[in-house]
Amino acid sequence: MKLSTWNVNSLTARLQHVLDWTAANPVDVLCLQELKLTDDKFPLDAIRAAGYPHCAVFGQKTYNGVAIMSREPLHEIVRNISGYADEHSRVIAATLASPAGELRLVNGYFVNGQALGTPKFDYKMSWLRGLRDYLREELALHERLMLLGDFNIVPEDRDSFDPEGLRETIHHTTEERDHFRRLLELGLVDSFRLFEQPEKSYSWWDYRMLGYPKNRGLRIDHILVSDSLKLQVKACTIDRAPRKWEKPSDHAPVIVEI
DNA sequence: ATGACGCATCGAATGCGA
Repeated sequence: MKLSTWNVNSLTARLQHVLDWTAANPVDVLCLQELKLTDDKFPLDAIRAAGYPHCAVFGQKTYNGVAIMSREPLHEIVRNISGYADEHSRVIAATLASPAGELRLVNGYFVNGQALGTPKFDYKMSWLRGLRDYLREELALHERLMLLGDFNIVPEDRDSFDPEGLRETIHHTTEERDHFRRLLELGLVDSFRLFEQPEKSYSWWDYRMLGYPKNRGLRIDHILVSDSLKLQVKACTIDRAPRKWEKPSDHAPVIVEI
């Protein structure tokens, strides 16, 4: 079974890429972030026709918006972080059957945070605390849980093209990395690092300044799995192929196999 | 260098992303 996550930077602008990518990579689940559209504009028909009849959508106009596309039925769909009031559509959770048993998925578009010392950074910190409290409860209810999405956090120096130059700047701050580590301490593991990976593996590249051709990227899209799932993970990869297509998203999909 | 590039917005200049 293959599950994946992809920040598409507008589903309207990227629908054809989603259809092309799933045709070439017939994953069982695709978690989307940054839909930038309302629920009524979600292209259900096209996505159903592509082999994903089960969709859980939490959209928003202009910004944010997340969804889970699935070949198999989704249950217990929850929008937003329970216990944390948020005006943004950033989190959607659902349960589905997997070979290992019932699997809880939490799909998140984490706050960007702009810069240390700004109100947006404070929002990021409080949002991350809310997410952690929520996940603690979810993990108590669901032994097999997967947290997928655009974390907007570079976990370690090796996940950045310029860890020295960008030290303590957004995505690289100690505060953000502490939050990432605290998520792991809840009983989650970064599935990408369960395997040997090529050096300079990234999931996002700036549109500007030839970011992708120069591989000036960051690894900020992650798939964390709960400890009881750890032994079942067979692979985790980043697919850079769609970043080379015309009018690409600035993010690449991440895929996990269990 | 607060810009570049791309997307969205009642329509052009601006907010936002990372």
